[in-house]
Amino acid sequence: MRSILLIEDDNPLAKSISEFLSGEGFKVTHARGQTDGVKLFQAEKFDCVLLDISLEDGNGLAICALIKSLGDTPVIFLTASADETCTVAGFEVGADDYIGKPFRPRELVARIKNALRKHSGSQTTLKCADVVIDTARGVVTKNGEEVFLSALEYRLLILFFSNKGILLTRERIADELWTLSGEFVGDNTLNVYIKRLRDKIEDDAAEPKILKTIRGMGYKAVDE
Amino acid sequence: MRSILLIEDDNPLAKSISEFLSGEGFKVTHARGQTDGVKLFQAEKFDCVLLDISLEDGNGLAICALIKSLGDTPVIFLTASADETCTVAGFEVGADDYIGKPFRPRELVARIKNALRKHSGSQTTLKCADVVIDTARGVVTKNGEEVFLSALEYRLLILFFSNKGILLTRERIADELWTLSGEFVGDNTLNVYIKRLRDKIEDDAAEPKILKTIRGMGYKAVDE
DNA sequence: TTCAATTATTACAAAATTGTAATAAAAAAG
DNA sequence: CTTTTTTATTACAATTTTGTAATAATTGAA
Repeated sequence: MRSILLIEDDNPLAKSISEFLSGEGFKVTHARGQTDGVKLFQAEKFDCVLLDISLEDGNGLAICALIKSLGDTPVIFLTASADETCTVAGFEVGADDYIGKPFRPRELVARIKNALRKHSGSQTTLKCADVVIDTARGVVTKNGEEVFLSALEYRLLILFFSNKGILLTRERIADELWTLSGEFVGDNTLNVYIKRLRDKIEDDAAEPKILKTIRGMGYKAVDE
Repeated sequence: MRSILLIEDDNPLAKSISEFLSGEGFKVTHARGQTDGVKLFQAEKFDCVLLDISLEDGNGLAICALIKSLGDTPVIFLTASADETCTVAGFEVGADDYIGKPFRPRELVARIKNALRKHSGSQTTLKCADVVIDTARGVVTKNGEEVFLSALEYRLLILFFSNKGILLTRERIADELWTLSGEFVGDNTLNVYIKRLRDKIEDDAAEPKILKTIRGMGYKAVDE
């Protein structure tokens, strides 16, 4: 369940938002003001923050800037005034979206889901067949089971997966992995690395379904 | 210069948007309808698409779905109707934002910049002081110079940098690096890893500026 | 089919990583 | 100031990674 921190000093409004979002399957925590909101934010991890831009006890913009400096939690501003300068200022402190009151509940949900999608799926994983690289953690899994790769194997796999379907010449790969770091390695070192990667990520290394050989050219990661 | 594809069949409106955005430093290409828009989109790479949701010769939603299926170009819907169902439908086909006419030029620019920021800077690097992790390549640099980390050291650093400013307890770290993978390691193994990381990324490991010890609790990465 | 070129595999030392134990140093408590 | 607790450092063996060489297998061309 996705958790939302609602920072809003208009209690009746906060109550109605809370109720509606709870009904939509979100876990809502309500903070009545700036102090309260910052405290709650630092105590717990939230998936999204709904923030009233004009709080009585302080500036919503400042809270947003603080939240953004601490991490990458999406922030959506709520505001009574449809004042344009607010919108612009909001985006400047890193807000993800902005919705003017009165807003329609379904639009609010749509915007929240949109923000969540952007952040969760912010391309921290690279996938190819049943192999997934979680670049945010530096972990590789095959069918959900962790595969332990060495530092260089990991980099090689990233190179392939971030160029899925694209042919990578031997030269390009060698450049990316070795020559750019000032090293020079033998000619068939890459062959060996491919073999080692295949041993770890292919169902059957003898018949690779992921790391394909393009004879005379190089290799290519394919997803099918 | 950022290029924008504007798909809008209301010519006077399109002209005014084009002029305004050009003045803001964007390169605007105007398509008068669906057919034209799709053709232009496939012929050239755009940084962002502004799309009228209700085109005379077809459905804006369908174009958006098509664009999203072809890649990851941000799409912002323009619409005359402030109709809520449109907003929801727009997000469902993967739109990045939605702005109802009449819109204020500055708000339009703010929303475009927001969308561009989200897509380009999709957080592939983690930074702390002069140390940068490029998670898209799996490479760590200090002052631009590459630092070679082992697989576990890399993961540990990612853990710290993606929780910058947040205290990580010894237990939390050990869980993330070892126990979750089913391993159990000795009690002071973490001390040793911290030392090794500091040796590699700190100016002076004896006086750490990045990986701070929080006695009795754990460690914390700080940026200052 | 035969041959040459390319890629795959195996095996092996040198080097690096990994976890642990022992010891030292530093900080908090008494 | 001493003692205790916590963290840092060093040193060490087992394991893994890394690059290379030698050999085998495969492919495409002649």
